[in-house]
Amino acid sequence: MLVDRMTSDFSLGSVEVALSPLQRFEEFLQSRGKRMTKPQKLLIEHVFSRHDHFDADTLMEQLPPKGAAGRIGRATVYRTLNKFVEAGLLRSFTLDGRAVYEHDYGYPQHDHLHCTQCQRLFEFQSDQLMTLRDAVARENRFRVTGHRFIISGICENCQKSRRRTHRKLDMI
Amino acid sequence: MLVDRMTSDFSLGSVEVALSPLQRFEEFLQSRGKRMTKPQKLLIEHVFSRHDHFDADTLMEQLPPKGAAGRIGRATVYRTLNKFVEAGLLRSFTLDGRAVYEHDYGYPQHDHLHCTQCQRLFEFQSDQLMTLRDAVARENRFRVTGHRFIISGICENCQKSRRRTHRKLDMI
DNA sequence: ATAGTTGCAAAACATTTGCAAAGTT
DNA sequence: AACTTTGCAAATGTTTTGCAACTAT
Repeated sequence: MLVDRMTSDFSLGSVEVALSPLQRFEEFLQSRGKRMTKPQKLLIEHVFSRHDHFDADTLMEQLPPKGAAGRIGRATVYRTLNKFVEAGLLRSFTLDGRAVYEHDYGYPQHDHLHCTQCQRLFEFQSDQLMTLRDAVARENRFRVTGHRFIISGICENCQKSRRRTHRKLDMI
Repeated sequence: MLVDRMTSDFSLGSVEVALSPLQRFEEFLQSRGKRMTKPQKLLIEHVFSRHDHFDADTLMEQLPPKGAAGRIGRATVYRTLNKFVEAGLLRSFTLDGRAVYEHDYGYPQHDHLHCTQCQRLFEFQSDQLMTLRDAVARENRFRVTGHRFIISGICENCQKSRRRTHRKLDMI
């Protein structure tokens, strides 16, 4: 699941980042008396080598296959992704019943447009949305911890190329 | 999962509705050569007797138990809820990995505040959000079919009563 | 009579967990 | 050595599906 964004390549420093994802994770682990391992290191490197959205299964497919050296088990992938979220490296949300992950650390806040035809995710940023969110929360005496906003529809490309395709109702 | 809303009781006519949910579903079925059955009728009546958010499991618990007359199997409940969504009677979204349903037919458009402590859902309506949504879509040459916007946080009540409780990171 | 619907049990998925073996500090 | 992490397989929780019996048209 590729991202389509004006500033497409991730680079440290796109927001105020002092440490690399790897360094930050090492700090996180140390602060909790946990250990850095090869699978975790490999996963951080893989995940931060390219800015895209992915799920556990897609990630697994990109890693060394069952026989190969450096093979990582499914359970480890899930456990590690959870740690990355805890550590603030990744953010996750649910799409069609499965968890989708994306960079959080060093990446600016944004929301998504989801094309229900090609399944691609497009990012956008809106200060107005944050203002609106906080206003709604205030009116309802809510202490906000986060939000998810996904606009679903058909992207420009799919409108052009497959105008006649019929879609089924999607869960929004 | 109860709703907290100023206008709490559902009544036909809260939006422009000519037919009752049952009638509308009958039309839907006829237009597709499908059949109305007792389980489906019972489910419509049950589901539209009270405006709240619910999931398949909660619904099952409220129906006649395993031995009783009028017992409805789990598969039928799932199949029927899917039909209701297709028919535009219900709307559904995912919360913590399971599908949550709410009235769509005859009920005004709205979004949600989700308390991650007590799990309650609160509704709010914002024209500004729709305007923003459509503007973002236009800018990205997207044809919008829907959206989901959930603000997560702690509701007023939980802020008062359980200020010391520690929560775990929630998936937003 | 024809074709759709039901209930049950089994299957399908995505994710988590128990546990012995292996790895880190 | 003490304790964490890993990989596998088994368990979990939710939703879907195959199929024979049943039901609406």
